[in-house]
Amino acid sequence: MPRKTDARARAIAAAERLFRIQGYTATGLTQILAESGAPKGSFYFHFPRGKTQLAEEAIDRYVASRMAVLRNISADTTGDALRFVQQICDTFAAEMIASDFQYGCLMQNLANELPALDAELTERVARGFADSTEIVAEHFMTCGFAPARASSAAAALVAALEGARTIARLERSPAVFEALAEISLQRWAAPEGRPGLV
Amino acid sequence: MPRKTDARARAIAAAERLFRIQGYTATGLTQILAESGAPKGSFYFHFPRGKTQLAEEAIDRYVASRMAVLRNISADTTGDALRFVQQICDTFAAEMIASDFQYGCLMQNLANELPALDAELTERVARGFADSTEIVAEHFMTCGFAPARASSAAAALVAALEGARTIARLERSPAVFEALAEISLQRWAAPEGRPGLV
DNA sequence: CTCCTTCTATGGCGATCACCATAGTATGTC
DNA sequence: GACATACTATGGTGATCGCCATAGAAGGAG
Repeated sequence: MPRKTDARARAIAAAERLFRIQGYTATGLTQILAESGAPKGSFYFHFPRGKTQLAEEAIDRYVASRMAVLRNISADTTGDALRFVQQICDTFAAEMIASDFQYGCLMQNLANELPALDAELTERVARGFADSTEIVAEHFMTCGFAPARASSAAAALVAALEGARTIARLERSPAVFEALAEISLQRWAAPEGRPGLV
Repeated sequence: MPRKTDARARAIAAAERLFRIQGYTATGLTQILAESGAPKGSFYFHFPRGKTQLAEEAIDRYVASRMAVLRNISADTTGDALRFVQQICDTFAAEMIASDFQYGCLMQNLANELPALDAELTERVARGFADSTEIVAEHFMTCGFAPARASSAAAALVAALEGARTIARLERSPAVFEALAEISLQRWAAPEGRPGLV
């Protein structure tokens, strides 16, 4: 029983895009279906639990791709915390520029509308953050950070990246990411006792 | 021609509260008026430009109080960047706990729904961030930071605080703020060339 | 008293919301 | 041919959205 159309996948992709730009509540099903070209008639065939299910699948997709990006950068900068942070900032900034500063982070957008979400969806968002943070923490540990410090640095970095995205959207400029990278280069990501590059 | 009731002020306060918890689009006028006890009939008398105007006044209120908080902390920790950062983290974390992790940042919530906002409102949000950042940057400068580094550190800190709020809401825990304070204490907020406390 | 301002009550505008019931088409397998 | 699965079209549900027109109550100023 193979799929015959890609209407389902297109709906998920459109939902991810629009949720990132406008937020969850502000994005109507009508708009999602119109943008994706998916037919209206089959929506509840593909997503019996409605908008909630659509959001769940959208965030699964988003989290997976985000973690893949982080893992790639981690592999590219093994043992080097400074380059790791720098490259994350660069990548995030490049994404923002590529979307003309329209895209926010899906996890963040959903997190800021918590009362509109059910428990299942909330849990997925929370786990998305936890998993991302753990990838970063693990990288820091392979750089010689003590476990506690690796966790703290990872949590702080993930938080900073989220906030930077918000501000970059407003300013329509990647300057915040550059500031973040600069500060991290000088002090933040340096392993204990070892001076930074500057 | 003095005001006779406080219905207007109560509506603004309720709007600020609900926008922080639920976001802009997810909060209806009906809910705002119900919660504030303000009568429905007089809404467009007090706010002729409707929901937009209400949001503008709410954010003015929010930004003013936020800047007051930052200025107070700055005055309490003159010349001491480490204690400044630490106290900001403490204060923000305490706010979160006090609201049982329900309140987000109004500026951030609005920034994540940009397409729903008109230009005027967007501009106010952007200025709120810019002004907050400048207060932080000025404090860092009085701590002996070079101007460029003070600006970078301020931008990074403001971004990190925003992200921390989002994550703290999800985790229902102030742990992120503690991580942020810890990392800053060790490396971040230290003036050039001077080692951190730890 | 009249007049004006400040504020509120009521009711409804058109539009959109998420959701769903019903029916029908297309493409398989047997 | 029969039959099932995969998918879509249509149309409408009740509820809620922001907004507004009309009317009137309350109170001070002249």
